[in-house]
Amino acid sequence: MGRPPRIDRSSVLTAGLAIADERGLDALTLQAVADRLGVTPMALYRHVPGKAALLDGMVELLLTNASLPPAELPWHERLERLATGVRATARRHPEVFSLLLQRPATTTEARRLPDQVLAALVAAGVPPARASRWERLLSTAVLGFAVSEVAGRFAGHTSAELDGDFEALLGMLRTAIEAEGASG
Amino acid sequence: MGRPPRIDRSSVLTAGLAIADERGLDALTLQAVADRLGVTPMALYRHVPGKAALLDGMVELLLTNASLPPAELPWHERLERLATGVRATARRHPEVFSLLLQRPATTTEARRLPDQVLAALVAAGVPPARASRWERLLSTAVLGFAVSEVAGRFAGHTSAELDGDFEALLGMLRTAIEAEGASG
DNA sequence: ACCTGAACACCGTTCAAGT
DNA sequence: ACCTGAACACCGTTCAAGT
Repeated sequence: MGRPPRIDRSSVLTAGLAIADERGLDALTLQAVADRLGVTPMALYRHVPGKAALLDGMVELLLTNASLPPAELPWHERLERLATGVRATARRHPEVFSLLLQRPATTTEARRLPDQVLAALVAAGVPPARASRWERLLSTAVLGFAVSEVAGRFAGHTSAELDGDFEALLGMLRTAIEAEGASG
Repeated sequence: MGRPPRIDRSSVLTAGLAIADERGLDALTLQAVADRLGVTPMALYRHVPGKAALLDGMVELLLTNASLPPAELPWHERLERLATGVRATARRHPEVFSLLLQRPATTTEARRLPDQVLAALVAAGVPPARASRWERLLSTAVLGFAVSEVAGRFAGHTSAELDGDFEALLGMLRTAIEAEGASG
């Protein structure tokens, strides 16, 4: 009552994510974000440079929210957990997740995930010179699957089928990494 | 001069694709499409139900433009050509291509591509009951890679590196299919 | 049948003004 | 420092009217 609410970058991103989750990407307008925060759209510009930056920030929020598996686990189990975590994130935030393939992870915060994958690959015996390539292929396959699944490209298939797909995907990746590790 | 130009669905989709290629997805407005056709924006509604349908149509145009490899070739070469063709399409139409992962191929025209993949998998000895799964995994990996590449997720890597990535990806897929074919 | 004019509700963004 | 009011240029979409 009366007092203008205090907002910051984090609350803007969180509000945007909530709106996209609840009402879809089309409903994500600066007006809607402002409404949720009890503020006018113009107030957002002090905390986020514009709508494109809002989307970028939301994607990064998705990445940095992921939990990392304990380093004591064997490499293949670490990769499995990372992949399963990515898939779970996609299901929680389907609308925003589909933007993820289109924006490189640049900030140091967002680099934690690929760095974890890299470490697991080296632990698997993949030659360091090749680890970066396999990180790209692995994350692309997992992200591509997760995006396809939540964006409806696999519409008409049961979730049991898709679980089987995901398992087969992980199996293929593990086999390929083991072969690469043995050859190094 | 004077005579109102005749337009149809096909010319609307083509104009939209050209604008997206030349000036990006943000510049793809109904006004811009109408301008290119020498018509007012309202005229487009007779040929396309709205902007969302325009985007859908453009994505489908991408799919149906792909050329199919001759059936005489060995299955692995057919898959290789299909994958390379997809990658080339992505490079020709990067902006629209990134929408592809988000819309299932439903029309019979657009189903030709997955059907070709399916046929090649069966030729490779993959049990028909499993062919559909491998078609999904294969197309997801290839599409995911192509989208990542043209959308800038691999920014900072040389095209030689990415060519190597793509080769490694195809190698991994072929190995996995051969294993699946031998077990069937 | 096909295109246009006029109008509507809504966008993102700016900038000077308020507190 | 942070938010608002007012204004701008532009969206997509509708519907009755023209030819």
